[in-house]
Amino acid sequence: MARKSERKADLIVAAQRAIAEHGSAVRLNQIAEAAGISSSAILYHYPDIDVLLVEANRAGMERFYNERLNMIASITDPAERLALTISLGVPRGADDEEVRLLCSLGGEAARNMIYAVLLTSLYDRQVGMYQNILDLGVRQEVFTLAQDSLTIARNLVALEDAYGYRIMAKHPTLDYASAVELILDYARLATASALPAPNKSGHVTPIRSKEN
Amino acid sequence: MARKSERKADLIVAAQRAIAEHGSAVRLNQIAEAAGISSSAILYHYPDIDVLLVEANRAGMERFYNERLNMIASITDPAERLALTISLGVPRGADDEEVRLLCSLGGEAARNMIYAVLLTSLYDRQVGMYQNILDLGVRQEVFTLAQDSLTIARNLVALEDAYGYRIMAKHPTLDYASAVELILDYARLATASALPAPNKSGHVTPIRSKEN
DNA sequence: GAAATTGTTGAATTTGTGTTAAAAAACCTT
DNA sequence: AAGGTTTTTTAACACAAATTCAACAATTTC
Repeated sequence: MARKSERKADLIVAAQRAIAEHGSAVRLNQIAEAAGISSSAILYHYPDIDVLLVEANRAGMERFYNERLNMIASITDPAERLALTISLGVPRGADDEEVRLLCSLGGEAARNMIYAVLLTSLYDRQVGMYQNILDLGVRQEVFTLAQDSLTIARNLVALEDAYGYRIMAKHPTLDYASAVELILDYARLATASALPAPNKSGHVTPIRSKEN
Repeated sequence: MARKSERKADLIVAAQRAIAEHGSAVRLNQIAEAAGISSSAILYHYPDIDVLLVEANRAGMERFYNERLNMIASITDPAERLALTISLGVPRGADDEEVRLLCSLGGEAARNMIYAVLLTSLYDRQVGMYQNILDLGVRQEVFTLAQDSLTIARNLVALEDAYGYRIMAKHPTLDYASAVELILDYARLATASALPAPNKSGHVTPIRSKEN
């Protein structure tokens, strides 16, 4: 019983790796190779490969979103939380598997309704996440919004997405640190708040480290 | 002599349509169908299909960039030029073939060096285009930049790109007009300038219409 | 307008991919 | 450990796509 769903989870991870490596037009054999089993074995668990691909992409999106939610949950200061959220929304490098998956999906969404819905939902949830942070900052009087929070939130997520693509394409001068700084610059302008600069590792200093 | 290159131009257009419809993993047969000839005939002109695909994508990018340059050339007012450039950088709908092509490419760039270079070059040229407009506006004292022009230009192109993807995915509330307005909102904030609002058609009013 | 060239087609071949079924292996269960 | 179930593999097959090539059609050249 549990074995079956464990195996399925393995296959989803393998499919994610395969999609990241070969694109959304990945072949069954390539997924099988990534999973280390024969293609027939995959077909045993997923008679329809499209189902596996959708689940793999959905799971990747879900993980990307939830990981960030968990990371920022412990940060109470709105400015710090905003900066951390931004720094977590940009891939560290072209080899970031999660963002690679999302970028593969972008083009597919123009053709495939399911992926369009999934990506749109992810975008909207990320917008909601930023709106929460912005509104929190307003209530605590650390942010003074130059635009309504929906506008700022939509633009922040859009910037994240776009710089993800730039980093995937290995832009020679626009690396992780510059991308985060570019988004932070917009956030500073829109919130009239001096957001903390990321440290060397690219992340803002977690609140806990203040105790040292 | 001329016939040969005319034919090749036809095939490039056909390939662009086929890529927009079927994605970057488009089949030779699908290109042949789009071109209305047999697959062997295509192979006669392009023994290596990858060469055709690269040329098709490159030509699509080139056209997208040059079209905008031509459209904005006649506008002398920096604010109008900036607004028009923004309105031309966002697809009118999910069926926009040029942007569809670019979106297909986004995911491919993570895997294929050639496409990474092409897309990066397009991005940088668009950034340069915006920087020219911004610097012009500063010299004419209609813009007061809140950030350096490279930062603003990079963010403007990034916003364009990202909203292109959203529109391709048929976001239910984020359509062409809202996307343009979102980008304009950032541009207004960054230039401290009240940029003209787009008219009903989504374009800003061309300067010539003032003579009416 | 005949010959040479250029361009296109359709059929044959090869290769890759997905699908299926029977047999083998791994794994429970009692 | 025997029997039954689940999972996996191997091999055969079907099908689609890429590639090649000989024949044919169109175009150019003289």
